[in-house]
Amino acid sequence: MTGPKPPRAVTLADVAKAAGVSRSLASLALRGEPGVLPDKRAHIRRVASALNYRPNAMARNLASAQNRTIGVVAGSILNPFVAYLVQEIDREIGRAGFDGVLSIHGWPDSAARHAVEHLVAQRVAGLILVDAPAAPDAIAAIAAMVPTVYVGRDLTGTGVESITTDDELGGRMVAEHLLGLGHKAIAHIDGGPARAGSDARRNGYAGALEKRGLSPNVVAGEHTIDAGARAADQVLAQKPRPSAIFASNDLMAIGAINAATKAGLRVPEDISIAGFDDMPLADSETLSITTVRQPAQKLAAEAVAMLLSRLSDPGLAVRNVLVAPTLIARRSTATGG
Amino acid sequence: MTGPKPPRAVTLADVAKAAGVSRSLASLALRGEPGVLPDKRAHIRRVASALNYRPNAMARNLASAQNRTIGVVAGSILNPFVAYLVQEIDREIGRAGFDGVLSIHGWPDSAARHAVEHLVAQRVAGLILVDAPAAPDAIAAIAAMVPTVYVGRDLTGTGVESITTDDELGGRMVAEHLLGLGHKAIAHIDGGPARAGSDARRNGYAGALEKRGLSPNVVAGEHTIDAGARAADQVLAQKPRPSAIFASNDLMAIGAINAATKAGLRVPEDISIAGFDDMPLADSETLSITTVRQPAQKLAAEAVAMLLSRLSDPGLAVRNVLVAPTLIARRSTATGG
DNA sequence: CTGAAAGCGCTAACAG
DNA sequence: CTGTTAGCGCTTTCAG
Repeated sequence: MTGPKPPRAVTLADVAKAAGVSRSLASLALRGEPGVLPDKRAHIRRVASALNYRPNAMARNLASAQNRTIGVVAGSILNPFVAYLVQEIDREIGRAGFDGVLSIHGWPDSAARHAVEHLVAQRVAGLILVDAPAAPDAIAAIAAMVPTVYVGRDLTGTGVESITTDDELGGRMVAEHLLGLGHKAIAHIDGGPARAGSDARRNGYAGALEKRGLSPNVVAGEHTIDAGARAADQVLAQKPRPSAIFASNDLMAIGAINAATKAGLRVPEDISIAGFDDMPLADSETLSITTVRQPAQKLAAEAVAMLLSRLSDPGLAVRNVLVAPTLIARRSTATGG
Repeated sequence: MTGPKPPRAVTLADVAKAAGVSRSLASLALRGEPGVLPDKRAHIRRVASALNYRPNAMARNLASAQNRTIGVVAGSILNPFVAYLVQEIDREIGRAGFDGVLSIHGWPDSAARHAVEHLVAQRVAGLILVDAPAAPDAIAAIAAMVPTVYVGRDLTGTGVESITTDDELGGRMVAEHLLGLGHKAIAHIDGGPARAGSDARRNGYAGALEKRGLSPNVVAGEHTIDAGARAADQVLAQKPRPSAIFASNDLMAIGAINAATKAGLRVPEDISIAGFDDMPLADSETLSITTVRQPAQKLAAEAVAMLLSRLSDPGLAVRNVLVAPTLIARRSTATGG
């Protein structure tokens, strides 16, 4: 009965007893709060680590009604750009003295909801949503529960704070780049409804074409390599065949390049292909995709800063930030038309 | 003083009061425990959702001394193979009825430790380490705190459970593939010390060469594109120049392809290049990397199964699983030598 | 089947 | 500067 039968975890009380002090003193000492004699503190610390004491964050957060954890929710990290963005956000959170936890879900709306519920139940201090639930009102519902910043789409008008690249401008830049190279028949393969910035990119493209009196040529797709390839197949089957394709993101552009190559076409000699994101890998020699660079580090830093400022001042006005992208011309596009 | 000044979160007590029942009953009802009259339960549920009640997971876990969360710790998700693996692990965790939280760290050993400490403080039920802290004793220290499964290296002998692809076999397969194509001068660019399976891959390669009386040619590197390119530059500068390069992973292979292309060589006509992992993208037309496929889904499923079985039976013997890889021949390698 | 009482591990006022 | 007293929100015996 006295033997260490149930190897119960060592608690603050154990440390206090072993150190011969009260629990509150031990608490203060271990947290580094002022008002504890240096040697006592050292002693308590020593005892704690000797006992292999691990503070229980749940108890701590419960008692203090505080939580230095920020949740990051992403639909998928299979897109290298998203992975990069998420990683930068996480790093930024750490830099601010918070702990970041990432939660992935596979997009079934229920899964996204579940991920968020879990984080809310955990009472995270805030949430950063990346490329997440499509419906604006679902997002608004989340934001009503916990301070939230959405990254990757402009949520102006929904009352939810957001930061994103100026996708419309980016779309226009690609279209103008292609037009400048002499292309007239420029197709766009779309990223799908309500998915990160797709609509805006398409609009930018369409606007630029219309301004030159050309009519947009949009084929539906999704933000994956396979979908990009399928959509490109459709474009390549058009007669006359467009001389350029603007894909809604780099993954789709890779799919389009694959499709074109399989069809016996050379890129960019026979057809120019451009993407969006400037994901890691986009610059590799064999891919060398012309694309629009989203400033991931800046997006990450700003997103975290926005969330933190909201945490310290909940009354702050909702901001919807747009950051400017940059066109990166590489070897997947060339003169043509 | 009576106004809803501090918008305190609604608690179980609030729900119980509003529903006119005791807290314990409300608790049982909301959790779906048996022994509550169906209509009462329905009523309580209705009240709860009307009040927008969100259970506090911390209080819950604290009181019940249980936690259905499993932590996944990875060094980086910039490697698409790791991202894929992590995502599969997460999905598998969800499938088992647990919640997965992912924690990334940038490898500074301190960061890895911090990530783990956070999860331990959170009292997660278990940990899955992917491509994480290098030192086996650091891993053992973690495993001593919480049930742990390591994915990506064979930890036999350390007392820590692990599952990984048979990297040595994989290395041998690549070497033999290249030898079979007629190559004699085959260089290996290494993944760096103690990084996921690098040593084993190198050993497999070296063994295969030595068996044919050829001497290994290893250049140091790291598991990134840039490091792969730099290491490849060194290989390309050798006289005579090797006719094939086996890179420790696909990212390095891309770097090597970039380097070769920049040096004016054609792949595979002038030089064959193979990788390891079969990451997403490795099969795209323009890359088409010959590689060794790690069965990510299988690794993920097994890793989670191992952890769960350990959770339900802590006394289980430690297992160190090796799964067989598959050589995937693509167009980055060809006859030569 | 239901409600009252005790406590999870910790922090946060308080008096000494 | 130190120890004592209350809870944080929830689950869990344990009588009714």
